[in-house]
Amino acid sequence: MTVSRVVNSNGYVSQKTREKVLRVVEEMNYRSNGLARSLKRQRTDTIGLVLGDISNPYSTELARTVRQAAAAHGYNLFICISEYSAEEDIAAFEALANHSVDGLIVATRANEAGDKYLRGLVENNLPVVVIGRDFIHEKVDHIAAGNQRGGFEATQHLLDLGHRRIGFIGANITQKSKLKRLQGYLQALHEHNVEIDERLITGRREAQTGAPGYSTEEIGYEGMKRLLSLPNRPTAIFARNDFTAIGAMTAIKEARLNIPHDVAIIGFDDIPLAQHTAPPLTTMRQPMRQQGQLAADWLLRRIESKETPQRLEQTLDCELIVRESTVALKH
Amino acid sequence: MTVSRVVNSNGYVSQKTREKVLRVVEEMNYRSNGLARSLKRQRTDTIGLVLGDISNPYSTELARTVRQAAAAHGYNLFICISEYSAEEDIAAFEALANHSVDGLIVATRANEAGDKYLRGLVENNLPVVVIGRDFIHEKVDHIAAGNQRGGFEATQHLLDLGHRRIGFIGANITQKSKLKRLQGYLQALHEHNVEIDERLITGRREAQTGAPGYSTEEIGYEGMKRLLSLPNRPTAIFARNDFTAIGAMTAIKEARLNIPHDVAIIGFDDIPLAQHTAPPLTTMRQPMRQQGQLAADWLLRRIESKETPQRLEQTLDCELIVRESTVALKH
DNA sequence: TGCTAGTGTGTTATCGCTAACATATTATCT
DNA sequence: AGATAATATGTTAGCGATAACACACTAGCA
Repeated sequence: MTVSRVVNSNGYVSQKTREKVLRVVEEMNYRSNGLARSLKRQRTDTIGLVLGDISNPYSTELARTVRQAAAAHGYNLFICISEYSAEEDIAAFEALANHSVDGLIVATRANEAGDKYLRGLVENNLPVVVIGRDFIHEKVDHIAAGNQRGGFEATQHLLDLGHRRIGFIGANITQKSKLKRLQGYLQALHEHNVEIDERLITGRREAQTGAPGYSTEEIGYEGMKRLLSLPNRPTAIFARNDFTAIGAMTAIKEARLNIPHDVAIIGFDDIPLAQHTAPPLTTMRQPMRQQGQLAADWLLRRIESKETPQRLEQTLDCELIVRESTVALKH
Repeated sequence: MTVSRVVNSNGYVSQKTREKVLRVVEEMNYRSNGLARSLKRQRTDTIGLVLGDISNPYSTELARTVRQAAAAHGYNLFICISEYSAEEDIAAFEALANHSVDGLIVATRANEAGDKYLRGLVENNLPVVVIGRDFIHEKVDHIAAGNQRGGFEATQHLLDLGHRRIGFIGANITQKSKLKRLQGYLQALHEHNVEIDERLITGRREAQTGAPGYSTEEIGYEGMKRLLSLPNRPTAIFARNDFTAIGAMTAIKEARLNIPHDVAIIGFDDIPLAQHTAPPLTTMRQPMRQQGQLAADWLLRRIESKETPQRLEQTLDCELIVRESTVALKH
């Protein structure tokens, strides 16, 4: 008990005893056992973050923000990766739950088995906040970027510039019900009475094993090649994210076409690189730091409040960043 | 005890009792307490990975590989970020140690306080493997990429192409004792009897708070601008990493100079994007997956072997990937 | 029938810590 | 001096799991 008092600096300990304890601690290279401590205290001062893919600057920025916010309140952050499969999702939840994290931020894609497991944790009173995952629960706060709205505005930007044949790269039309950015694209075309041409929508052929879970340069490159080989090629491209856009730009340049005059292109996310492409990439900026900050704040609120607080939900707007890869269509 | 037997599926339990237990488990939404379990069993089946910066594809690829290897052996992976400060380093070690991870992979930069803390953990018999961190300890395996050798070969590639005024972007000369890639550069110039011009070596002006810990596009861009304004500008650039190279390329293009004919450039790391720059970037490929795989294998060996095994150490070669951003100097 | 082996369940002690309480010692005040 | 408060240390119990052991009970067999 005295040792406990010394190492935790609480309660009364005489100077002499303290020194003696510290000396012996040093000699024995004693480390207190955190498991036992947490077991007794019923908290770990640790929160967990489950990410789908850390290759994505989106995740990266999120993680950094969450870590900072957590640290500022005295919490540690453990990050788990689940590469977008249900089992890995569950494995991550389970690992973090087994270590009794005080709360969980989930930023992976929804999937049935994962949702079910997560619901079990929530109902066991584990504080949870989700980011960009369709998971509705009375005890779970929800944060998302306005992806559909963003997709709409990105497409509208191209429409406003006079484009009518606008390609979408990064998803297959079969996934349309899921991908918000694609939905925004479809909606914008619809509102402008532009007929949807499914040949202009292209994405990954099939799930590549070992590939990152998000849309890559590779997909952009190949998708663009496909679109360029069309009899009536698009004059503008909306790429699902900036990586995809960058791959598409490579394909456009290889075809000796000019960006933006032959093909205009807009990306999504505004990764740091976007301003260093040639030409600099027009894109929709996603408020990554805001999402991370909000998630951390809300989670800590849940952890530290005595009774279960009211559910919070917010969708954060994306911002159009016009650079040089888009320009008005010449007639 | 019977419940324990049911949930862990070991020992004898009658069908009837098992069903009853499972039913009640379901009803109560019972979850076993992992802390208590780990406390009793004296292991957690979890390993920790401390990364300096997850924005870097280097870290990212490492993490993915380590996670896969760990999962294959039934271990979970917790990732902690320390943005290259000693306190954060220590906070990460402490958090993971407090959760009694079975082993630790450390891939952050060396710093005195961090090393000291880490040494304490090692001497408390926590299995540790370090990647690319100068930390020598009899009980700690060591993995690194041949950064100096890589820097040497990158520079040599430029020298072989006839370049003599070769700039280095990504470090200040004052840091020279630390940065292996810069050392390789200096060594190569020295061996080819090229006089070192310190004005050709440039990096970040001062520590930017909030910026990632590694060298960025920003630094490349600004560094290149500085080099281009020199009275006798370099004909080739060795950028400390691909991001820096990409930023430098932007600056070169802005100055309406041609890559590679006016200024050749080589990067380092071979991030996925390197083949999608304009022109595609010549670079040194770092064996990231190999490093992660090796680290995981060695750590698991340490965890699972009864007595302390022999120290292992390996430096993995980098590979020159010649693309289109370098070309022989015209006379 | 009695013995053994296998099956099913319960009890105890322990992992290492700390909240809560108990007690002893010293300092402070009237 | 004696009462009170502050300081210092020790004791007990319990966090929730499980290894180890103990003890029933059942089945199979000679």
